Amino acid sequence: MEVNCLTLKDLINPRQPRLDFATEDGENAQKENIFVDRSRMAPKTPIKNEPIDLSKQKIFTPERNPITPVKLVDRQQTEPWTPTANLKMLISAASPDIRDWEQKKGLFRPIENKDEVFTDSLQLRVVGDVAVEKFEKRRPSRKQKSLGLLCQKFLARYPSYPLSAEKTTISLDEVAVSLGVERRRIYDIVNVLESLHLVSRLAKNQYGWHGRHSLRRTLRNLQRLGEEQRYEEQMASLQQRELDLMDYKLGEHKKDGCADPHDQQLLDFSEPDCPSSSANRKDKSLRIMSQKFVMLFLVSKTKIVTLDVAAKILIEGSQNVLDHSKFKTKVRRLYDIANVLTSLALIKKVHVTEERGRKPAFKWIGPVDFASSDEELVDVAASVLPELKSETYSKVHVCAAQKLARRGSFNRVPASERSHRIMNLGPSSPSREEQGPGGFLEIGSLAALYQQQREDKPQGKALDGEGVTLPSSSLDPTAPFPVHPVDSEYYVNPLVHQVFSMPQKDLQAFSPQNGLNRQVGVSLASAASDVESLKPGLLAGQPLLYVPSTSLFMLCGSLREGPLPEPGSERDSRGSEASAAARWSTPAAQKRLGEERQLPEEEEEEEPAAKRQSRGYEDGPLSLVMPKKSADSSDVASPTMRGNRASVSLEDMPWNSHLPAARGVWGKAPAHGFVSSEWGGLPRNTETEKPLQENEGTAEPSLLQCLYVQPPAGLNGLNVLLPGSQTPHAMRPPSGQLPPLGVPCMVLPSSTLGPFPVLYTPTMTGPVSPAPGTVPNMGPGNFRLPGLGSTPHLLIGPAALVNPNSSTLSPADPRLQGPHSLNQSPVMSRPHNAIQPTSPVYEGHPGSVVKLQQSPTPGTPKSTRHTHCETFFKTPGSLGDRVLRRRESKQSQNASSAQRRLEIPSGGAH
DNA sequence: CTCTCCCGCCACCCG
DNA sequence: CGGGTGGCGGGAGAG
Repeated sequence: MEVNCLTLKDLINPRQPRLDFATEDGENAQKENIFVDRSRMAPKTPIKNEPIDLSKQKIFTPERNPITPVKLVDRQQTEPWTPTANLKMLISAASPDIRDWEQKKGLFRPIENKDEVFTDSLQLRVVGDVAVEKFEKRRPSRKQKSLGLLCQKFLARYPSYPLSAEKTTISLDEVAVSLGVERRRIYDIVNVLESLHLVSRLAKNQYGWHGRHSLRRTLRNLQRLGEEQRYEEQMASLQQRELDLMDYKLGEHKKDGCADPHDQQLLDFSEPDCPSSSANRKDKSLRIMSQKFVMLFLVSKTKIVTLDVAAKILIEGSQNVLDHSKFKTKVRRLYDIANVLTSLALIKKVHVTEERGRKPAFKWIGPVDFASSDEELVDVAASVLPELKSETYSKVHVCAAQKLARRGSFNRVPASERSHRIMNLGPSSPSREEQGPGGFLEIGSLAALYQQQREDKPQGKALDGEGVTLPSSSLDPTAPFPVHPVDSEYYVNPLVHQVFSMPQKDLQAFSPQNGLNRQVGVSLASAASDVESLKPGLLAGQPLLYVPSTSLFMLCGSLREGPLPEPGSERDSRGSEASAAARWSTPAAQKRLGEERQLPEEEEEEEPAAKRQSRGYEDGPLSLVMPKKSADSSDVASPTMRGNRASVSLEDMPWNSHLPAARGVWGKAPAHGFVSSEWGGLPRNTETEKPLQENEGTAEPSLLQCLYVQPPAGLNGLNVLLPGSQTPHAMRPPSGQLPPLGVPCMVLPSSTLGPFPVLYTPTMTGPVSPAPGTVPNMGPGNFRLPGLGSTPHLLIGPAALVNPNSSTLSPADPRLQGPHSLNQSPVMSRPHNAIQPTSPVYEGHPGSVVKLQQSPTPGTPKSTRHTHCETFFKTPGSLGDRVLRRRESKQSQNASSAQRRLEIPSGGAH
């Protein structure tokens, strides 16, 4: 077998049997428009799906060797792949073109490859099944290539709420290279993002990243435009019509017909936002379509828009004729847009059931009702809940929802769905949804938030991200974009996760069951699934540093199997849930949430940088950053970190949604209000912790990994540390068990931290890696906050820890410091609640009051970033995200030292 | 089957 | 005019 395989391979790469990769890649890249550094490429290697000689790979990427190079080799070569694979090989052998094509694919599938190959290797699993799994993995599944996933990765690279001061520019080429895709794909993403003013075009291949600061504002504008356009009416009419028809069964014919006369009106639409004229360009269609699509949601009472209706409206807008082919094309575009919006956690996929079957639809889960009062929000939310949970909505529901939700409730989506959509995790089985006890909370919290926000708005306005933040007109594409966040530097790499890649199974396992609360669990799971990135984090156990500018979420879960009931179902939780969540006392929590929200968030409305994230349901971005330190300073980041270095940003991830819940939880939890906005993550952590505790009894010890994170601005002062898993072993995720997830977390209220630096000492140090399945035993890390008394924090400990010391203040490690400092500092000063203000870093908003003041600490955001970045790169291959790997990483890997971001130099190579 | 939506050709237009 | 953009729709994976 092997021999044959090899032969085939050879055939495939006839040019030069093994070593060619680089070259070919380069070629391919060119075709693709991607720039590839050949030299770099080589190292990265495994990219291709196709079986490659491991030996080669090894050569190229020694780093990985440790991981499990051998296996890979074996697998690839040895494994038969599958018939299909073999067939492909044969075919390719026969046709050079095909061959090339295949190779390209491989090259460009960083993601895929990453996951698969790396993961596998990293994981080290040795399961017998592996072959099968591998096989599957290897295959580039479509999902892996999906625009949504790509978008997440894209988003992960930038902070959701960049600091105002900084500017982040996006080089399409660079991004394309780093993400391993053709530039064409990036256009799709960017165009949609541009429609929401998350980015704006600066120049030829350059886009400026604005982040979500102005998102709300933009949405508000779109909503207004939509109202002006009468989209609501159109939608209603179409929907109703269809519904009615459906009911009566009459409808079928009608479907086609459609459009109301007014539709045309809509059409004109010159870009709503389009500020600048930008618009005029013809092209903007995708942009315009995206805006219109969003408008449909915003004006919709139900917040659910079926694709057919959307397509009809959009088509009409532009054209009166409904041509089937056009319709079809439109739908395709809508899917493209929807993928991006889903990645932004603004919508989620749902289905509206019809008699015939279901209709694909999307539900808005982003911020809603900017203007309306909120009174009813809660009620609405409650009413909506049920729906939220389900992916499928019946007409009835829709109708009911309409009533209920006039304002648009926040629909929280179970992360699960998204996630799996993206990630593939699983089927969207309902089960996931269950996650939710949190659901209830979340909703409640959301509602609360919402109300508060409203109330707050005034103040918030000040902060109001939108207004404030983006002075530049958010709308105006040309407007200068605001800040840039540290994050950017950090770049989260989604990739990172690669390392960790956990099996979905694992993730799933934890999620609900583990006791994480759903939120946590979900988030993790979803995140993981979604992003991959998460997985890594979790898996790795390596310590991560989270520095989200915005958000951080982390997750931690200890999941072990601990059965935590609660997590399991959100719904349950609602009630009471014993679950941890319950502990949090949901209700109370909710209140807290509200409070929390009030605090900071409100102001911002939009997103104060950090805050928002947490809150944001949708918005909340998470970013995980791996500390670069890992490499260098182990202190801070434990060694483990290194591996993980990858930072991931979760923020955008769909699962963000979790955040809200989390927040709520947190808020309660900490008395203060930890909850920093951003902190959705924290909350999670917290939650996590609890679960852990429960599970283990002692929470502390249990944790495995961790991340740390600092809340950016001190949000609320929560700081969370998750022990990364300490160990280097980290990489390996336990294969099956999820345990990997268990993450110990420490959460420190910022207040507690206050001025003190936090020191974390891992007791454990030895990171022993927790057994995969098991909970880690790590001792609990010790976290000390000097000065603090006991804080409520948790500690967790496992190993990896980052030493706070260093991090804390010590300048010594810049890297460390940076982050830490960030974290801490903010914390210190702020009153817990008060804080909202984000840490300096986060804040970014110009306007916002909050901004961080604190930053005194050494770590400047930038510095931090860098650090992170470095880390990120440095990461040994462990994590390497695929992506990174692909290109950048290659570079980076080498030097652990050198890495820097992606520069993907063009030519570096050679 | 239907739903999704990847992929990349190729036109358009900017610089 | 080259190259950046991105419309567009074939075709295929996934369910």
